[in-house]
Amino acid sequence: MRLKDLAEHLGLSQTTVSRALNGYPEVNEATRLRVAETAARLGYRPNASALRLATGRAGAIGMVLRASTEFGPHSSEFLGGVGERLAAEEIDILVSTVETYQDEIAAYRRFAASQRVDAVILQSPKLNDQRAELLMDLGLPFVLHGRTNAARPLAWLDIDNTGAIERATSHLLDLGHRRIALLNGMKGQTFAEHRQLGYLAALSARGVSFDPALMGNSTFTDEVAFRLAQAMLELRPRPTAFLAGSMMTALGVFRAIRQAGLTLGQEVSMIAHDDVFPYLNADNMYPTMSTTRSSIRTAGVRIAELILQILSGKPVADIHELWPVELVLRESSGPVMAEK
Amino acid sequence: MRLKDLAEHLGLSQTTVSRALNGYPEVNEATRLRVAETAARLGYRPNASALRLATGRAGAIGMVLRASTEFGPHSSEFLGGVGERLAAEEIDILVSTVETYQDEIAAYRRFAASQRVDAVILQSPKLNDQRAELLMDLGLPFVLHGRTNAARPLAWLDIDNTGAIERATSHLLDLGHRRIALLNGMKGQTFAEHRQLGYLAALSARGVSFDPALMGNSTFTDEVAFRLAQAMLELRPRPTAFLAGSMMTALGVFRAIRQAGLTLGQEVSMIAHDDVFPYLNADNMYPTMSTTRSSIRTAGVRIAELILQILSGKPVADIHELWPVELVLRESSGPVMAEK
DNA sequence: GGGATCATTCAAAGCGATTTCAAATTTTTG
DNA sequence: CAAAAATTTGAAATCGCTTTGAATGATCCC
Repeated sequence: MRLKDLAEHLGLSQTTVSRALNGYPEVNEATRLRVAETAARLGYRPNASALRLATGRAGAIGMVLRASTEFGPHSSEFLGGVGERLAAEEIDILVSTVETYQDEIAAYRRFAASQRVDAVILQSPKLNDQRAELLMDLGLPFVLHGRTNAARPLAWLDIDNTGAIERATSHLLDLGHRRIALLNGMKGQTFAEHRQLGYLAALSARGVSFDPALMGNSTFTDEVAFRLAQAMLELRPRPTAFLAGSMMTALGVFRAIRQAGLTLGQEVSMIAHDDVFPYLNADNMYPTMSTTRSSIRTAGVRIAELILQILSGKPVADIHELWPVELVLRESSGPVMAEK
Repeated sequence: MRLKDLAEHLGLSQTTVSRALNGYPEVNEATRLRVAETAARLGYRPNASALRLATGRAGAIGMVLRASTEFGPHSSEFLGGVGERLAAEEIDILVSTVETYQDEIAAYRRFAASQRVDAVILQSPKLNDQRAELLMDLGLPFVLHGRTNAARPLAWLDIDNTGAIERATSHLLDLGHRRIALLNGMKGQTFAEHRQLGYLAALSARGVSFDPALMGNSTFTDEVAFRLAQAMLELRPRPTAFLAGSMMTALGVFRAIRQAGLTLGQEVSMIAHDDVFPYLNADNMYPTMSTTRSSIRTAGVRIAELILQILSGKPVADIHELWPVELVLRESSGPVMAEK
């Protein structure tokens, strides 16, 4: 069922039918109704490729995911948010999975040269991110999820990682904790650096000295967190509180605490960062988990919205959003206890 | 940089350039080289929309993901496998996220009518799956990840869920367990029904009667599994072994076992199904986890391959793959112990 | 009643690739 | 050496849509 067929069926020209369907004003209301009704009845939908060729818009946005590191609960949840918003506009999400950094760069070049996507979303930036520079060089519009240092203006949305960790750390200090472990992301990642800043700021505000042994940099998985926490709990004096980088990290730390014969929320406290996964609820845990909370799904929805704004002409220099992070106190964090 | 520009730059016609780049035989080897070199140097890539319109191929395959239920570690890992194979062919993955079942149906119709994709991958089938029927009606090629009852032939790849659970159950029975809990997926899902068949078959082969209180049907999340296992452990006599539907489920069960003051691998055994996530390794757990194992990522790679075969004309009736599942015994499963 | 205005409609020219069919050139053959 | 065959190139049609510019009737105004 092509436009031509539909037009013949209606005894109209392609022009009129196209206009009727796309809501142009210069078409008689009666014919518009007739066209719309017939199109719906016959299940007509414009051929995506033809439409894109004619309009010059790709009707898709791209996301490149590094299979080894970036796939996981965070990406899926974020993608869900992006999709939710874009589905309404009939814009597709093109997912390209790559193994290496080189592949990722190549993928962006492909996107740009073949005009396969109108824009991309860039995730997990480093402080100095080559990919962002490349995208600007290529003139491929993008929104950065996170922040990076760049000379040229770019559109970004980030959560206030520094502020979140600073508040969480300060709160633990208020409760009397002095040995507070930070399970952070990999060095070089902007968010990890920002969290470290918040952590250090809170410590130094109270004159508590920083102990490198209490900071871990790793991916956010149950397993790695378990090992790091296990090692830290063998230190003497051991940490009395943990700042877990993600809910997966929190699960690992939790196991290590149990393993060490300690009780979370009593002998050890923990505040975890919660990106809000539907299947991992801080309120349902036992004990319930204190968290710094910011929905990564909601961020996805908003970033999709920002992409749409860019595509309709809004200057990227005007697009910067720094989201505050909630601190939600529950049972896993409490006053420091004298060591057994 | 359009084909036209490239052709002018070379002093050749579009025809010749197009042929040279696409490897047609009727072009002089010297010119082909010159064209290839120049194209590479100038970074020319055909416009995706134009190419698709001209060839009639969409150059993309579609996946519709139900945000609420299907997003998560399983999908991401599977998607990684699919992408790995398809990237080599310059075929994109179009991800459409939907909320409801109705939306999902609508998404397939959109795919078909707008010719946005050449084929789709259908996941998480039910025993009688309307979506499969719809796709066959629409004539949209697809590979089913799993199985379903359908009158018409369709391409599928599935793992031997029945056999896997039957072997795991038999093994636990061999170890003397008689109260074996099964944490299964949602009723109606083919894989869950198949697992139940294997479970029941193993039980009845030993004359052990089935206790419905020992079977749970739920999504595979840490939290839900925790609650189900917690409730089951309060039964008297309590289960001495668990079959966990996924590694996330296993984590929840593990927490419940700890919580009940029991030790995994001693007072309680567990065998979990392991889809092989890079960040959740059965060997790294404590105790190490006995599993029925089958890589969902590898399945993704293979399904992508099958899609390519279908697109190059292989009849779907010839595409059926049933993959065996390994049983890997580790520390979490052992002989039944007398109850304390 | 006739020229100007307005509301509708349509034919045809893109969009950027592939592909058919024909033409030009070179090579082979008798 | 001329005719036939093979090799190499190009002009133009095509894919299915949007959009420009022109045309047709209907309506208005004096």
